[in-house]
Amino acid sequence: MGASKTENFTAKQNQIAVIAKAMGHPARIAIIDYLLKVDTCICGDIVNEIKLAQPTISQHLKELKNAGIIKGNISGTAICYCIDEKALQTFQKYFNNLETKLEKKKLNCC
Amino acid sequence: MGASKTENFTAKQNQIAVIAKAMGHPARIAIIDYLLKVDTCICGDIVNEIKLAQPTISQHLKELKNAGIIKGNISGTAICYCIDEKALQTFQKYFNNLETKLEKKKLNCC
DNA sequence: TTATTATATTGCAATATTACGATAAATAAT
DNA sequence: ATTATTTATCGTAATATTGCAATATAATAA
Repeated sequence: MGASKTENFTAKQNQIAVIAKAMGHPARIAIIDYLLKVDTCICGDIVNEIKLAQPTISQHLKELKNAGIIKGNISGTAICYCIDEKALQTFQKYFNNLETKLEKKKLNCC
Repeated sequence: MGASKTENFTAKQNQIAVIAKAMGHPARIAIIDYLLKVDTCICGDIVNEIKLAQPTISQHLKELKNAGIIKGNISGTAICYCIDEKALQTFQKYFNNLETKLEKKKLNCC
């Protein structure tokens, strides 16, 4: 197969999985880290920062954008990318809830 | 290619990506959700809960285990799976740091 | 207009993932 | 010992991902 059976899961589960999947590659974590590190929004110096070819970086940026983790503004010939908080906040909400539940049932388990 | 160039990234970036990738499938989010919902540790009723074939579930469990998100104890013919907190805590630490940095630079951006 | 610069898209090869049927392995029950 | 139960593994098909060279696109600069 190769395709996930998304229809078997809740909208929330699919949503969280999409965000997590977008973060599931070290290049994309590196891009997020870099966008957080630099104060100004960044475009193509990501290519200099990360040792991957330009089309590969472009593809990773696209996936982060599709997942709602980053957004981009055209500014001249360059495109200024930056973190889009929405998806990350959705994820954080899920994750904090998860950790709260975990603490409540500590030691109930193997 | 199809293989990530992990050597280009830091150990931390690779570690976070591995955990995120393991969470990057709705079935695995559903498994995590289920393990959190039930009070006792769970084995094969995950197969009843999630509409995927047993080998598929087994494979997803293996990936969660490899990422350190769950652990399993043999108990008779069954295997009792439960959440393993370590990886999730590592991830949460990364994520909280990310959100802290984000708040500091609000409005600096596109 | 013709470069130049920055990014995206296309096309492709290598590899990984997802899913499942068939089967194996391991323990428990009869 | 035989049978049932539970989970893992193997093999395989369909699809997705990763990465890059080549090329296209779009905006600015000369």
